[in-house]
Amino acid sequence: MNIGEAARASGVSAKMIRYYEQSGLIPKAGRSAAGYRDYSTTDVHMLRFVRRSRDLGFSMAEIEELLQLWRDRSRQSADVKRIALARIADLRRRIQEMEEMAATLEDLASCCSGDNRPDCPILADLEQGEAGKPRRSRGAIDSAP
Amino acid sequence: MNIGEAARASGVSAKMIRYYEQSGLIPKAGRSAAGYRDYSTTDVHMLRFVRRSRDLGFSMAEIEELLQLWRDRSRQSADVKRIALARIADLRRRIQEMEEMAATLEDLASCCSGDNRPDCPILADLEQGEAGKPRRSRGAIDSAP
DNA sequence: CCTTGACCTTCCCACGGTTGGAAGCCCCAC
DNA sequence: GTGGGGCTTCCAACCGTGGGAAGGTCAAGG
Repeated sequence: MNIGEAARASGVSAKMIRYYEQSGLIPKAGRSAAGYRDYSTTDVHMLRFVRRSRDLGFSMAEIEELLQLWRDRSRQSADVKRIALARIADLRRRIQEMEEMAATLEDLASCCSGDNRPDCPILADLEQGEAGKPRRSRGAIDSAP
Repeated sequence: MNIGEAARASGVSAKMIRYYEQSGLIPKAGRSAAGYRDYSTTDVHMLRFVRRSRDLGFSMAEIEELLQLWRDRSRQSADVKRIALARIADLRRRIQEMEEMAATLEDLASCCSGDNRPDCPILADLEQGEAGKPRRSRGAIDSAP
């Protein structure tokens, strides 16, 4: 099966399949005589595993670990659970931070008359704001292309 | 004041100040005879504004808009409120997605015995998982360096 | 047989935002 | 005058994804 077909079957774009291979996340695919990558249904299975993992927010490093465990028949479920729990804790922490941001912004917005006057408590806060804790990029999901 | 001093006073690293200047977010700083960038207390104020905005999760594009409004004495508070509300909606959406991820993972983890047996419902789900909605990177805040 | 169009290959570039390093000049205290 | 820290610029990296160029290949239809 060609890369395009594997992409459609797995839900991982051809671009990303090549990237995952190139970065060592997945093994190098076999090649046809013409140099085309060739995929089996097992490979598609693996790609779906990767996609589902990304959908759940695992990082590439975590997925690498999960893939190893997936292939290892003697794995221990505790190992997998550990990764999942770490991911949950991470999610909870990020959610907490974003909740705080949203709450602060809501406070500010509720104090803002939102009319055509130049006074604006939001700008006033941004100007003053002690800030100092979270810092860093917003990132995250970016769900709408 | 030198860039280092301005960085300490504003909480924005010297690296980032140069980057913000280079990318046009903030105006080019004046230079001393030796070519050093020179900052006034007003500049520090502006840098703090930028930092506080980033702490609240605004993107550079949004901060650019907010800075313009900040400088514009005839601005209308409605414009600022609009940006803040959009940001809040965005946060709520991301939080929602992350909540769903966490809930799914918690379901899986609670089904997982977490012992030294090889059976693992988490891997089983990743293998099968229909997936298909959110996709995309985890990103987000990244608060602990 | 040859053309056409869909596919594949590799390679480079872009985005967000931030950090790191190297090479070279400058300034201040000792 | 000298050492160590500041400053300057430039270049590269992180993660994950998409876009596109330039060229090779496959299958169908004329």
